[in-house]
Amino acid sequence: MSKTYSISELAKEFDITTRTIRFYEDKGMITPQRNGQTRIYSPADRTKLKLILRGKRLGFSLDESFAIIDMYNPKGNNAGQLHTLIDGIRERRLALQRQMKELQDMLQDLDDAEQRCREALPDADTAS
Amino acid sequence: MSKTYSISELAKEFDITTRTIRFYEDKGMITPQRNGQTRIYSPADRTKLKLILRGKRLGFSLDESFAIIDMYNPKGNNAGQLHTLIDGIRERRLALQRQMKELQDMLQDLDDAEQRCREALPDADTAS
DNA sequence: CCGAATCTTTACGTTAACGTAAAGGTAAGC
DNA sequence: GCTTACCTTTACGTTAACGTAAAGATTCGG
Repeated sequence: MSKTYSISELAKEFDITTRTIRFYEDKGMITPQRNGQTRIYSPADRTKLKLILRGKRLGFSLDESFAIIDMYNPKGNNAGQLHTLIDGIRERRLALQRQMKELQDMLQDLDDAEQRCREALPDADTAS
Repeated sequence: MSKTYSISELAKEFDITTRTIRFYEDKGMITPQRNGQTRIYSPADRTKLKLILRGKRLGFSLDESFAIIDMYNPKGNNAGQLHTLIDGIRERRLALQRQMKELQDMLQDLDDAEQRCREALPDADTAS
């Protein structure tokens, strides 16, 4: 028997509402077990939720996050499906790399901005 | 006289609609000159639009993008304001760095997924 | 001078991602 | 047995970020 979680436990852990978790279930992203009516979440459910929230922080829609998470556990097992999946992964990786570059650009812009700030300050304040 | 742009030129260049550009103006993010009623965009306007769209691709709301872009050109010039700005920049940078790490994590996850795919394929297909 | 293109404002509509409230079931503690 | 604390479903409300349509001004080539 591995650990299980209640909906409010997960909500508290990830600082979201139970409504949000049920909403994700409604969208078919999480499918917890039931004890009568009550939802019982497995560690796998918890991980999936975690991944959804990470996707959200990175700016992905739920559908996009869903598509990405789906790549982590191959559905089909024949060669054709696997190759299709690998191609999908390759594309996603390229997109993520583009995003990474834009993030670095923005970081650089912030560094430049800070530099200009420091130059505008009296010399005594120039140190960190 | 530096170059100017019409609204539809910018819309075409960035593959958005004119409605989107006017919407950003409505939100106070861009304030183009006017020739009569017609909007005239400067290179600075164009750059700002570009930055807004970059922020969007990185998952920021317009308000967040606005706040970040605001950091690029200091408003106040006294020491207090500059220090406040530098603090803001520092926090934004930390957030961006966290985001960068999550991006790297996701990339790693994709790499792992692809690896598992390859291992599930017949040996002949294992090479890239 | 006329149609086509491009601009304008105004305003209602739409989608994603939840928020919030209502109404009720169940289980624990006093 | 009653309250308190959970859980449930159902359903209408909300916000951001535009889409879309209407109605009209301007300008440009033929």
